[in-house]
This record gives sequence, structure tokens and C-alpha cells, in this order.
Amino acid sequence: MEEELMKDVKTILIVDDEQPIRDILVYNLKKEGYNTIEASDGVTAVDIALEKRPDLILLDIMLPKLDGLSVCKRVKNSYNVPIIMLTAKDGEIDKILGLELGADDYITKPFSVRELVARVKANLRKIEVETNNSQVIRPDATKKKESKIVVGDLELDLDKFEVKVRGEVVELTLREFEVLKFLASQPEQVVTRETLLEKVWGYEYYGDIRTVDVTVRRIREKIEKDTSAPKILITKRSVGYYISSGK
Amino acid sequence: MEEELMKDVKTILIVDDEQPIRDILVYNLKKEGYNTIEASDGVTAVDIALEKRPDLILLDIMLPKLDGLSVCKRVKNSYNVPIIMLTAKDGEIDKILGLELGADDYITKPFSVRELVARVKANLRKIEVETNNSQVIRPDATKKKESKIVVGDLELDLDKFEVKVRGEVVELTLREFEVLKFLASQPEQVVTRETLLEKVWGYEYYGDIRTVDVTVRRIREKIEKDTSAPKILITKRSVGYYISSGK
DNA sequence: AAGTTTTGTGATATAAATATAACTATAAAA
DNA sequence: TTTTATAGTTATATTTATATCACAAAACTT
Repeated sequence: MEEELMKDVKTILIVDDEQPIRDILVYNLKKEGYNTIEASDGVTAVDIALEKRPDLILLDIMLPKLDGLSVCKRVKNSYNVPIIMLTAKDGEIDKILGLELGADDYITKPFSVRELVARVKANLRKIEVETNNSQVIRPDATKKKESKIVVGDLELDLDKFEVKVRGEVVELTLREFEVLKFLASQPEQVVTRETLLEKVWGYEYYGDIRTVDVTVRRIREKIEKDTSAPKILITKRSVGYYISSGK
Repeated sequence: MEEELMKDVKTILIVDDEQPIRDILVYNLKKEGYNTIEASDGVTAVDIALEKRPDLILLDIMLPKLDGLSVCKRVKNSYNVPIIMLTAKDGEIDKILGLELGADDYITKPFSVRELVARVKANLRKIEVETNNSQVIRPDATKKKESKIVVGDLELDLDKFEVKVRGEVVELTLREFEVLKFLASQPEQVVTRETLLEKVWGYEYYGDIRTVDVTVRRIREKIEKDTSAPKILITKRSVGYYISSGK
């Protein structure tokens, strides 16, 4: 395995089913001096990864034949290569981290090329440090995520996916929970419907913008005393919605 | 170059049947300044261990010819060397600790190289301290595990592999027990089917996700009064399952 | 106040997730 | 070996979540 270790030019495997996205990535990474290989589906990705042993993998979650999460697992199973997952929505991040399949990093679509290149470099650097440095580095198994969000009368338990309003448990669906979580994680901050569609529904989603309204309404039915005079999930006309901390 | 003094180069025996995994371990441990030897099956592992007397052994559980647990036992029988077991699922840890065959540490696949290297160092350091102090060497399997889990009406006896519901003993199969145990060890925490498959079935398992549902249903038939309205093992739709403590 | 834009709402069709039963395979016991 | 227990798979039923749309209501404009 010394051939890769000796040469300085790093090879990056790009896995995405959309040609235009691959093109953008190839162009920019080449410009940065990296070598690139491509795969458009999961099965091919695994094959190439194991055969070519790239130094880093950019891996979309949504893939034909075999999804990104499985690809990640299988590749990591065979050898340790930094894998950056490309996700379309915030909710998928939990999946990546929760499953602990060994992804090293993730980036949410749509991403800026600059940011992506930065991440690529960071992850390549990390593995370099990891293998050269003789320090004992604490395993990140202690990665403790925030498990509760409290805003005013609202209490979100991220472990249980449970919501309490004034101490009372209310049953939200996952979609409702995610919308509320997104809003509650930045109280008082008005969020547009477009942002919600992108962050909760995923940027590949081209549905009706009214979908957000309807979901908001359903949330209100469950958390507001008087849905016609919301005190928690507030409409900012012509802009979007926000969570009021009630002060 | 500086290795000329040959003062203290430690030798590590790597036992795994998968070449790629051995490769990555060899590469990383060499980088750290260790000497490595390899074995791909249990019988060879014992032979090499006894003949070469490595300073530490990395030992996979799943091995051809002779499984890792037996290898561990035989080697420890002849001389005291730190052994780190590599396991694919959480349940196997119990085996390692429960059987008290003298393994010093374990690490669950898929592991990060960083973590593994850290463990190697820690275990080598430990034996150094022990021999310098000329203390009696005792296997560190003194990690006593929780022998009982009680959540609401549920009582798991981890030694007896026995489950009681409201004081009544119910007979679970091993698989059912492990699922219940995994959930009960973190009550109120929603666990995805994927996590269960990885932690209970093992990360190498690629079977149908519905298998979890069916196992959950069988557990419910045994522990719930009314399977159509579970009070203990609860479904969190779109996410997974969790154990309710009933409060 | 009338017009215009924006948001809310109920109904409904569709899609997705889950439960369940029946079947098959595998392993352990007799 | 045959029998029995356990585990996994598959197909289908059932339940629940979600999107969409048409219209109503409300909020801003002039």
C-alpha cells in the first residue's frame, strides 16, 4: 500500500448521481491540485473505493442502487478513509451521526465550493495528523449533543423526539417536530418558508410553499391555546415564521 | 534511522482475517513506530503469539479455524500479554467480560484508527507500569458490569439472561433479550432500527430492516398486556423504538 | 372601503411507515 | 436422523403522515 502514501497528489472520489454537481466538484478540486475519480451510483462507488483507494471520499446520501449511508459503512468496514457526506437536509445529519457509521464530516446542500474545499483540506489534514502525531487523542465517542431545547413554554427533548408545552406532552409528527426544532433552535429569528423547505424538507424538494403553512398550522393546533392568536409560533407577514420566547 | 538503537521497539501481533483491515492497522502502527506481525486465522495466531512473544495483540473475534475468544484464552494461559479484542457488536462485549478469559480491552467495529492507536498505547503503558512496580499482574477484566436493569415494570437480569415483567418471569430468546437490553439500558431514548441492527445484530449485518419490527413484535407479545397498545416498548413513528419508564 | 396580497384552513388523495401473518431457513436438541 | 426452537424473509394489511388544492380569512395598501 505504499504507492499512495508516497505520492503527494491526493485522490478524491466523488460520488453523486448528478452529473452537473460532479462536474463542479471535479473542476474545483482539480484547480486545487487534487486528482479526482467519479462514481454515479452506490455499488460502483464501493467498487472504485476499494480498488482505487482514494484519499478522501465525497459521498452523496441519495444514490441509485445503494444509498450513501451503506456505501459509507461498507467502505469504512474495509479501510479507514475520510468520508464527507453530502446531505440535502438537516435531519439527515442526525442519521449520519446517530448511526455512527464512521463518517468523518458532512456538509449540507447546497454548499459553497469554497466551504467544501476547506472541508476537504481539513479532513485530509486530520488524517495526516492522526497518523503522524504520537499524541493520544481522545476518541470522540464522548460527542455529546445537546439533548434539550427550552424556549419559553416550549421544551423539546431531542432524544425522545418529544415536545412539552407548559409541562404537557404533545404528540408531534416527525415533520412537525423538525420544523419546530429548527425554529426553536434560533428563537426570535424569523425564518422564511424557503429556508424551512430547504432545511427541513431538503433542497431537492420542489413542492408547494403552502406546505409549510399547513405544517405550521398543524403544529399550532397542538401547541397553541388559541390558534387564531398564536403566542409561540408567530407569523411575520411577508417574511416567514419564528418562535417567540414570550418575553 | 533513529531506530538503530533498538532500545524499545514494541511488537504488535495483528489478528484479523481481512487483509484490508490488517493493512490499515499495519500502516498506522508502523507510523507510530511499532513493529508488526500478522496472522489471518486463530491457529496461526496462537502459534505466532507463543513463538514470537509480541508485546501486544490485536485480536478479532470472528476468525477462521479458531475463534478469537479461544485464542485469547490459550495465549493468556501461556504468558501475560495485553490483548485488545475487536468486536462487531455490543453484545459480544458481554461475552468477553463475562467469560473472564483475560482480555484487557475491547473496541467495537467500526473503530477509528485514532481511537485504536490510543488504546494500544494505553495498554502498553499499563503493562509497563505493572512490571516496573513488580506488582502481581491481574487481568483487568475486573470491569464489573451492571448486573441488573430496572425500568418501570421491567427487570432485566443480565447474569441470568432473565426478564421479569411486573415480577413475572417471561421467557425471551437471546435475540429478543439483547434488543430489549439495548433499549432498556437507555430508557426514553429513541433508537433507530439501523442502530439496533448495528449494535445487536452486528455492523456486518445487511439483512432486512423489517427484521427489527418482527423481533419487537415478538418481544411485545411476551411483555405487553395489550400488544396493540404497548406501554413499555413504544414505537416512535418515523424514528424507531424506545422503552418507556412509565412516568 | 375596496382592492390586493398574504396567510390560514378543511377536505382529500396519496404516500410512507409500521404491524402482522405466514412462510422459510437455520441451528440446537433429542 | 427427526424434531423442535429460534431467527429471518416476504407479502400484505393497517395505520398514520404528508402534500396539495381550492377557498376562506386576515392583513396590509391605496
